Amino acid sequence: MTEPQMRRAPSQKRSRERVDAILATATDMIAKAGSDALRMSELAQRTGISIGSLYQYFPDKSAVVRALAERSNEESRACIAEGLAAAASMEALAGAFASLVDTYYGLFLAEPVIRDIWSAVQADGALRAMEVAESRRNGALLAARLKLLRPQADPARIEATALLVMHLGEATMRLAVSVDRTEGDRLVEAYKRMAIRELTAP
Amino acid sequence: MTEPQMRRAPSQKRSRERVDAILATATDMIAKAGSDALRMSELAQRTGISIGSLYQYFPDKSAVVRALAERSNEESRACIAEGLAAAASMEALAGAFASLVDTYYGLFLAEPVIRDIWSAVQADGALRAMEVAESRRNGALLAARLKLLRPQADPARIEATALLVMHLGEATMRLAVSVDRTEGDRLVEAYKRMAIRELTAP
DNA sequence: GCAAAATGTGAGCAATCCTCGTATTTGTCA
DNA sequence: TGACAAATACGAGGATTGCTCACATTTTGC
Repeated sequence: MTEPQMRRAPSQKRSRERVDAILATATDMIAKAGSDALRMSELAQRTGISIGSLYQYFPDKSAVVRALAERSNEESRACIAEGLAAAASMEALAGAFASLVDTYYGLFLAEPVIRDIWSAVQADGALRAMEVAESRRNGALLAARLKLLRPQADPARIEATALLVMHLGEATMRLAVSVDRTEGDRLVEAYKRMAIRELTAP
Repeated sequence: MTEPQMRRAPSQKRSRERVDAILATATDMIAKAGSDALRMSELAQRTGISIGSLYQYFPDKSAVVRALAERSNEESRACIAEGLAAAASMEALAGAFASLVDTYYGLFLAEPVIRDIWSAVQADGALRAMEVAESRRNGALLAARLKLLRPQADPARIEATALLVMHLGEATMRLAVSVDRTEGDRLVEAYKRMAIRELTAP
């Protein structure tokens, strides 16, 4: 799942370690020098394998970036699912949402490499659709809760709202961590207000 | 202004035509084959000039993409400034904002190349900051109006809200044109509701 | 009409992704 | 264990593409 594009199915254990090592090196390179600094030859060298071996684990550079992004997405998604699971009322949902936003913002601040991974995704034409797909998955989690809490509302409208709120959440995070901390905090607060008002509106 | 990175200041007229021709070809290439399909050699050939001449007008590929984006941004900005200029009350501002969003959405639908130009900007590490810079400029236009209408509100908070609303507007447009029309319309409606509520909130 | 400055040209350099023929390791069976 | 086969590792080099630079051509100023 995390590495869906492997060239062959290898003798599990060692190759799994190899893949982990490759992704760790890649994360490191991106964290230290930005999303444009990922060179396949350097990635191989720093991981301690040859370029040929690297291409046995990942069919191309996009696959490396995709694996990084999917790992990160899976974490966030699990976090979102868990955070929303308990919300049994509109007020609880608003609270859960607010604290999810805070958590995610904290994560972005603590590990700016997440933003760089997203940059790498957007820099790759073959991967740009990932962002919408991920917003859609997260939106579906939120929409499921909303439908429970508002059984008579228009489902299509709920879905659109949930998708938008999740997508704009990502956009807000990326904006917030690219400005200074004070302003970033204000942006996140404004986003929370907007999103929660829309979610709890009649 | 539109081509701020020219190699030398040339004998105005012909070079201006040349630059226009280059940008027209570039727009065409991006519109037809996506933001990753811009090849400097092909751009030169299709414009009818040599690769060397192309590099006399633009120092590198980023400069071409930047010129495209700046043209597009200048148009939008003028449109936004004009749309907001007349708003002398909170209600009028809300109305002006709503119709600006509709206009911009219509523009995106009619000319999808705008989205591809933004993709090209994001694909280029040297240009990614343009997006925030543009949101900031547009946010400043909106903030100026809001400050007039709410003299006693916290200016920093107004600025953050305006920046966020403009930035999320861009994000919404790009999302909306990448899904089917019905859903896109719903997304834009939801964005308008959210933004206007936040702008007109106490 | 000529020299000098400005502009045009395209072969080729450099960086980078990725392939493919070969070498090495691992697994299996007598 | 030894020998053979299958899986894995290797890295030189092919292919693409951004960009340079030495030279050719055109324009300008007198």
